[in-house]
Amino acid sequence: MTRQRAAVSEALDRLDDFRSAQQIHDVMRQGGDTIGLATVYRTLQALADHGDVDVLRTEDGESHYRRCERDEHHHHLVCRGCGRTIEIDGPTVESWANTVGAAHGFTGIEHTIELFGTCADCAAAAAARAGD
Amino acid sequence: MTRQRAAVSEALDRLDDFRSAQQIHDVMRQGGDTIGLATVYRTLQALADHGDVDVLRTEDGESHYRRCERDEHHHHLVCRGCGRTIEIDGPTVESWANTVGAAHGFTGIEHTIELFGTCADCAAAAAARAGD
DNA sequence: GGGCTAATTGATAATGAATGTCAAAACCGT
DNA sequence: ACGGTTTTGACATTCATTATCAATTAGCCC
Ligand SMILES: [Zn+2]
Ligand SMILES: [Zn+2]
Ligand SMILES: [Zn+2]
Ligand SMILES: [Zn+2]
Repeated sequence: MTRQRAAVSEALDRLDDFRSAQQIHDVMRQGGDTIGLATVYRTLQALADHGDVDVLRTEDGESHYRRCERDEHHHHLVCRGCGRTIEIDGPTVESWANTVGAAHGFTGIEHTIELFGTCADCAAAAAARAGD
Repeated sequence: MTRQRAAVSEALDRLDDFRSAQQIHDVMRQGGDTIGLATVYRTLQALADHGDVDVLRTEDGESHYRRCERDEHHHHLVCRGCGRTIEIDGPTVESWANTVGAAHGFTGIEHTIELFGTCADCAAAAAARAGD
C-alpha cells in the first residue's frame, strides 16, 4: 500500500457519484494531493479488478468509477441530470439472465444492466425552468 | 440515398455478428466497394439513430454494429468466443426496469441490458482442446 | 537506522477509435 | 443539361487511455 493508493481510496470515499479518472485526479490535485494521472488510472483499474469500485461506461465511452455502499453484486440507477446514483438489486433479473442464457445453451453467463433516468429533483427543476 | 449508404446497408445484411465500423469498412473494401472510412462511420451512426442497426459497446470501448432481425426493442446474448449473437426479449425485465425506476421517483427510464456467455459450440471446442 | 532489491510512480510519448475540415464529387428537382 | 444543395473522403485533429522508463519509494533483513 502506497501513499498514492491510499489517497485515491480516500478521494473515492469523499465522492458520491460516478466520476472519471481525470475528474478524480483533478479533485485530488485540488485537495492538495500530489499524484500523477497515470497512477490514478492504474489504481482505479486495480480497485475495479478487485471489485472494490464499480465501473460505469458512459454514453461517450468514458469509464467512470464509484465506491459503492454494498460489496455484493448490484446494479445502478443513474440520473442523467445530476448523476445521482442509486444502488439496485434485482433477484428476478439475475435468475432471468441465467435462465435465458441456459435456454440457448450458453454457459458462464455474465450481464450488464444499468438504468438511466431523471431524478425527482431534476424533473422539478426542469419543470420550474419551463414554467417561469 | 447514395451508392455508399446502400453499400453499407448491403454489407450489414451479409454480416451476421456485431462488427466495428473499421471491420465493416475493411470487408467492404475487400468486396470491391469504394468508400471512405468517415462515410462508414457517419452512415452507421445515422442507421443507429434511426433504429435500423443495433449498437453494442464492447469491453474495450469500441462500438460494434449489427442489423437485427426484429425491429422491436430487444436485447442480445453474445458469445464471448465466436461472437454469435442471439436476440432476446424479456417482458419481465422491461417492466422491472420501469417499476424500480418509478419506485425511486425517476422518470424517463432507459436501460442497458446485455448478456455475455459461451455458446455450446465454443464450449465443446474448449472441452475438446482441454481433453486431447 | 542503513542498505538492498523489487515494485511503484509520474512526466511524457504513443496509441487508436472517433470526429472535424473542406474542396471535390454526387445528388435531385427543374 | 443546369445549379443549388447535400454528401463524400483523404487528411488532420481530438482525447481518453496505455506504454515507456528513469527516478523514487516501499518492504525487508541486518
Ligand atoms: Zn438528478
Ligand atoms: Zn446483476
Ligand atoms: Zn461461440
Ligand atoms: Zn429492454
